[in-house]
Amino acid sequence: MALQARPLRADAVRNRDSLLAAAKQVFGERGLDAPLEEIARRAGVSIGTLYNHFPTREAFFDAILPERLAALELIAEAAMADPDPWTGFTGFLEGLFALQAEDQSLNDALARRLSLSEEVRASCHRGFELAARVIERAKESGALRADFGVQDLPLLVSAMSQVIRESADAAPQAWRRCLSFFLDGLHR
Amino acid sequence: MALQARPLRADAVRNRDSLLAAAKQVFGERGLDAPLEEIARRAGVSIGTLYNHFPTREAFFDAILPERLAALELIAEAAMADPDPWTGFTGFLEGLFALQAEDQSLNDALARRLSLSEEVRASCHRGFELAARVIERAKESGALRADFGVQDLPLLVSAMSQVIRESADAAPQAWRRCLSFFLDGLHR
DNA sequence: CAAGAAATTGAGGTGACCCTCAACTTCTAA
DNA sequence: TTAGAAGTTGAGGGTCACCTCAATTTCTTG
Repeated sequence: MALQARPLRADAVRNRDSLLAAAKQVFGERGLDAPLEEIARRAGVSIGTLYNHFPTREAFFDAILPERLAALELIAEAAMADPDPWTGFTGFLEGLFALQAEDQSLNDALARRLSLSEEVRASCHRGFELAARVIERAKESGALRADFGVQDLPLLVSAMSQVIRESADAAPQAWRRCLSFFLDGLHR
Repeated sequence: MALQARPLRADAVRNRDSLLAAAKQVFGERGLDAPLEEIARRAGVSIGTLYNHFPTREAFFDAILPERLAALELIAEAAMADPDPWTGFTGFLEGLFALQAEDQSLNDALARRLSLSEEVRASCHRGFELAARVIERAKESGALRADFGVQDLPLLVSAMSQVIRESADAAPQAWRRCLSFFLDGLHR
């Protein structure tokens, strides 16, 4: 989009990179509501500099989340590559939730995508588009119940996001059990 | 327990009642993290008076939640009264989540019961004990898969709590669809 | 109707986080 | 090398919610 009229100064580039790295870490650990001051601290930069580079929390999201959300597309493609439509489908969900489990920022982003920027929403949407194909294929094969649709995915994501969040410390694998209940309910 | 040495003054009784009523309302609408100032405001009482009667947020919880959570026991008993163990079981879950859907304070309480007081935890526990019997009966009848247990209930509650919370405004019945997927996964 | 006990009040201190901006430092390009 | 543009800094002001306590009001009892 708006390409830099003047290139950034060398120290500014360094700071921007540190901020992005710190933001990925902090949001990944503590979710999208993590305090921005923690990011500045971890980047070794003052809070003023943080605001200079990223005037809003959403600016961070736009800079970080689309790239991360692209992983969704890889997972969906891998699912389509699976010769068995059903294991492709289950593999997709496992991949999706494993992603959410290992990065709180993705977990939050997918769960409350509605309240995020146009740009981030578009990234989620792209992933869900591909998911739609995985779902359609599984339905056509008869392995996935006919009344399940993409529109149900957000429901699943929302439900699982909470299980992942709550059990992250005590039982980081608990979401797998929960998912297996769901999958058994979806299988034909 | 500790019964009042001196009875409360008439105005104090009135204020205490207003506070409890306001707290039920406010927590019910906005969840257990609602600002206490809102409760004082709605009770028509100063913040100081609120703290005089309920020195901590937990004091409110102890005064409100056990009574509300007793509804769980009724629901479980109704489930046991159902001649069909499976519909008893599904009825129990529907009742439970309907309860969570109509009262955010219960939704929160059940989802994060671990971080609440001994007393509230005990109330949840009592409900879950009865649930265990509903679950056992359904398993023995062969209608509920054998590898499901009470220990899985918190998982379900946690998952559903989020769906309920998120869809409360936009699609207040969405949780029913989510539940039906689960139930199909649990049915034999 | 006192007088004293009980209860209420709300301004104000604390803390977490947000965000701004005037003064200062660092970089760059001539 | 140096002037001026670019970037950085962090104290400080704003918000919101928590919680306290000295001063004040209201109730109760003899």
